[in-house]
Amino acid sequence: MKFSNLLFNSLKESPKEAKIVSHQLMLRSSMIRQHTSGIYTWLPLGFKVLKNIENIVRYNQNKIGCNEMMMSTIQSSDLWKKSGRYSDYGKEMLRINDRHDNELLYGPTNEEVITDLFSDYVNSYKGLPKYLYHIQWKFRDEIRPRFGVMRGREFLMKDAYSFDLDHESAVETYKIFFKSYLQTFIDLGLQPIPVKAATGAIGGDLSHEFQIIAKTGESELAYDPELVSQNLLNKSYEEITSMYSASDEMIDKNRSNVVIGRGIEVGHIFNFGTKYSLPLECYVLNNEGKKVFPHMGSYGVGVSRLTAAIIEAFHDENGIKWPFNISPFKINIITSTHGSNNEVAEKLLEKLTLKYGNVSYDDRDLGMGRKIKDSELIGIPWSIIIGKNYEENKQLEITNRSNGEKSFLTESEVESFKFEQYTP
RNA sequence: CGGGGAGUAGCUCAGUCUGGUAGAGUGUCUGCUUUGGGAGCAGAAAGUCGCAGGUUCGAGUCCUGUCUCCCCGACCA
Repeated sequence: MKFSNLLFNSLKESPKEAKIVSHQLMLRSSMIRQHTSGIYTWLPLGFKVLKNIENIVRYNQNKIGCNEMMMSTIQSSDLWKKSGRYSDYGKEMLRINDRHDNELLYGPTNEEVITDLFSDYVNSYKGLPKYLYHIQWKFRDEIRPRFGVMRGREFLMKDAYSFDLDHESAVETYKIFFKSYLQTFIDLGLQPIPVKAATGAIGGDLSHEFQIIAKTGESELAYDPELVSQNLLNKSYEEITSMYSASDEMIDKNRSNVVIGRGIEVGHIFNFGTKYSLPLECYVLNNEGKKVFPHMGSYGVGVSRLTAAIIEAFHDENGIKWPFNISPFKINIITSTHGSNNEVAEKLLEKLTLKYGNVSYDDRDLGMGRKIKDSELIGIPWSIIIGKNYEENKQLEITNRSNGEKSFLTESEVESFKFEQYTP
């Protein structure tokens, strides 16, 4: 992608409404634009990031046998009346009446819809367990949206739902999702802290939040320092959950040897048994021909929130520092003197794009300083400057966004350079 | 919903107290210069001052109403 084709307009100053760094940087780098309170347009750069995160989440869900599907954003109120949540959910739920005066709502979550759907499609215990998910926009009419996409009203969420024959197997499923979530957040370059959670409006008896440590996080955290010093992927569910962690009002103030911090909740998993299968009459026949109500769980990841959380984790005074696999562009080619190196840049753009997918070339007629500043602001992992060093001795200057290290390579060396070996 | 603040150019803001032709910086556009860290000079375009009423010869400014946005608290991915 050439910058001349990109809808992009960097801001030197932060719009005044942005209070936290991720919101400021997302506005300054043309990732998002606010449409109205808590509702945003995702501009090309932001949308690329969102898709990249979504794909990492998707990959990990598919890996555990979860079926991707797509449920509607608008739902009918009748299922919610059956589950009892039409009244329980309160003003957070955006309610809409259609022209026939039927009561509709913009889905804040999908337990009702998926349970109803599942009961139509699976009638035998042989169809269990089943995992289903979608990545869809949700709407919750937050009392006070804030911090940009961190707490928007409209947000993109991956929500998965599991159906198991009994409590025991539902708990096994819960553990599978638990481990998969750790892997997902680690793949996103983050250090997740699983925290035992209150179950809130979703209900249930077993629930964990996945928190990312950040000064600007909305939750207060207290946790065993061992949780962040060890590779959680090598530990069992039991080992991990035996380590202390708690958030907000669940924190035991008398406990010592804990780290106190703040976190951003990027995932939340629930096991809630038959809370929805019973009222919605979702059942299968067991091996004795008797009705059994599946034990369910739901598993959410805040995809749009993750864009902000990752920026909170990876930035410096010059801008964002995207992890390689999340960055909107992996490499940014910059030319200095106008015109003279365009052909070299275009060829390189073509070759690197074939290899890495999203690569950009800043072909704007602007000074070098401005282009470098924009590259740093956007947070592109690598920049390749084709300038003085190229004209003098055919060297390309490769700069690492994270540590600022520069190397000078020939064109063929650049082609074999391991750009993917980058940490933010 | 309670408490606080703000709506004036794409962005950051001045002007409002004390009514009298709509301002600055930055960004944008044009030309020349420049070309390794948001560069310089000259010129230009750009706002029905959130909206609706009212007072007045005259309202960005005063009065009334209204909408929106932001911040602090209680809910949530």
